[in-house]
Amino acid sequence: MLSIGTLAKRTGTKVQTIRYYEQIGLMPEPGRSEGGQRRYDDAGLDRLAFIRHSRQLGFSLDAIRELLTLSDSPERSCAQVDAVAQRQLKEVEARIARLEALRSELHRMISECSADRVADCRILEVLRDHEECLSDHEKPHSLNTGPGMLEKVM
Amino acid sequence: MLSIGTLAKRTGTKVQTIRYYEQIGLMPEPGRSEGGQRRYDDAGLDRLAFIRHSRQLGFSLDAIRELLTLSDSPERSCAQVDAVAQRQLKEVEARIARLEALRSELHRMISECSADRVADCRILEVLRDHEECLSDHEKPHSLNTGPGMLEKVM
DNA sequence: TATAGGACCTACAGCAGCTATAGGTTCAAG
DNA sequence: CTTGAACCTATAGCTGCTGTAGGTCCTATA
Repeated sequence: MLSIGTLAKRTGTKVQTIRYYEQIGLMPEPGRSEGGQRRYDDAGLDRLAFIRHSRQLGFSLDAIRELLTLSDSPERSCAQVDAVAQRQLKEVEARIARLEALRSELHRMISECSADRVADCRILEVLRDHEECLSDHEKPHSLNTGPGMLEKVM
Repeated sequence: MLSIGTLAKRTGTKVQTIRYYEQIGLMPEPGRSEGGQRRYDDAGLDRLAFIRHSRQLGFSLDAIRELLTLSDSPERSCAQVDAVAQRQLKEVEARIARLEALRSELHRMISECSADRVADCRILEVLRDHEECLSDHEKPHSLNTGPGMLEKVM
């Protein structure tokens, strides 16, 4: 039986994080010692390792919840598992594309600036005036589509 | 003079977001109408446009605060502006690198799975067992370096 | 067996960067 | 003058943790 601290060390997780996972129902409530301290078995260790590894691959806690539920019915088709992973891949790819657009915009902005004084700084000019941008990130004047028009970028 | 709603529309910002920026001191307190409603002038519009555009390029609110302060002294050297932008570029590049590692890991995982049943699903196996990973994302068993071992990935 | 001091407990506040709600007031078009 | 959209403040919520305070337990050593 493992204490929470040992479990934390073994999985590279903070103790509070484990308690947090329990709180939100991602980790089941473990047994307790006489004095009321948490005691984990191998199942707990495996589950936490699964969660942490999934997090490292960028899955959200909700996606992980889904994966954990799916993996509890071994006879089911794994098509849904596939779908979750595909969705994650798509999200990662979308994010990469967005960041690459940012990168080139930033790069261009920086390379254009050869001023000494803030007054002539191209970087600030570009930031002030959207029209100087080449990329297609939303122009303020266009009516924006849907909620959260400034979608997560970093 | 613009109402907050008009300003919001013109810059593609939510009304609450503008009030939030005011609350954290990023936007100055504007004048008010007789009845106490916010009224903005062109300076406010410009400032908000600057903030929003910088956000679209991924700058943090703190970085934006810095840029705004710098742009207030036009005679200064723009080296610091350059530094802020460079830092941002570096961050974007680091993020891209990290996401590309994730992408290939996810891709490999997905392509390896040809199972029907959850019981044999490679995706779940990989998630369960870190050793199956090729990439260098932190192994749980290695003592991790510094705080926040699971650094922002998405 | 006593004790010291680490590891554990709960509960709650805080981070970024917003977004949403409730319950009330003001503005402007008709 | 009325009506209803837009505004106001205040507060809570989102994700995924992290940190703190103030207290209890466990275990190695003397």
